[in-house]
Amino acid sequence: MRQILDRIADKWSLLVIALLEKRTLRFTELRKSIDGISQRMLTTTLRQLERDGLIERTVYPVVPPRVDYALTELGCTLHDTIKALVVWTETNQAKIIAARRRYDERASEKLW
Amino acid sequence: MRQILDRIADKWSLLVIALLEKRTLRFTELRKSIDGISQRMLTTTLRQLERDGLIERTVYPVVPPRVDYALTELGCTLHDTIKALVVWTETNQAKIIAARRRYDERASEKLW
DNA sequence: CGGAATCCGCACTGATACTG
DNA sequence: CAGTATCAGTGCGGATTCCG
Repeated sequence: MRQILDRIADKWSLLVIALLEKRTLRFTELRKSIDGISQRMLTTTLRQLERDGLIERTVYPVVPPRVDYALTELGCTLHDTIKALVVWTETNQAKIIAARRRYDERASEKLW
Repeated sequence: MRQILDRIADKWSLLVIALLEKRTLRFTELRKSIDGISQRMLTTTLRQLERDGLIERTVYPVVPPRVDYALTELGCTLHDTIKALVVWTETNQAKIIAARRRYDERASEKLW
């Protein structure tokens, strides 16, 4: 249970699912869309999500290779709750940044 | 933005917020409730959540010391979306476990 | 009781090189 | 293009100790 929550709460997994909700994407498209992710981590993340039945991997036997990633039905149901989390973050990020500033200021005052 | 999402999507943070929604808890109560968390990680997690203005830390000047942790108003609004995530996990964990089994079986077949 | 501080291992991650 | 394989480093997190 917590094992599942850990996987889902992974930073890269959230982003991949958020991106795939809009449409099917190829490997390179995902890599370009997610700033800062390495090829290795993208591969690892996609494999885990595929293993959990959240995304579907389609390989086209062409040259050059083409692999599409899409949300499964299960993945779509997850996306709804993830989106709520993203929306909350967008809505409240100003408050959080302000709270951090207050906290850090109080902390630095106590040094004197 | 992603920095905030990372903090919130942290495995320990999710659990702490989920627990504090029911009622205010003391440090030791949290540690007992969250199986597998070390004292260090609980302290770190609580500090970060406090810094972000999601929980409130109340110190009572008594002996032995007593420290209460409670959700702030901002933390309460976050809890709603987190709860959706937890509920989703509970609802679908059977499907995920089944998907993993299928995936692993297919993988082991391909070794022959 | 509720921490802070220190040490330390290793798992995660990135970088690189290679392949079908 | 979409990976796999290998290796190196580093930072997270556990264990321990000490303190108000």
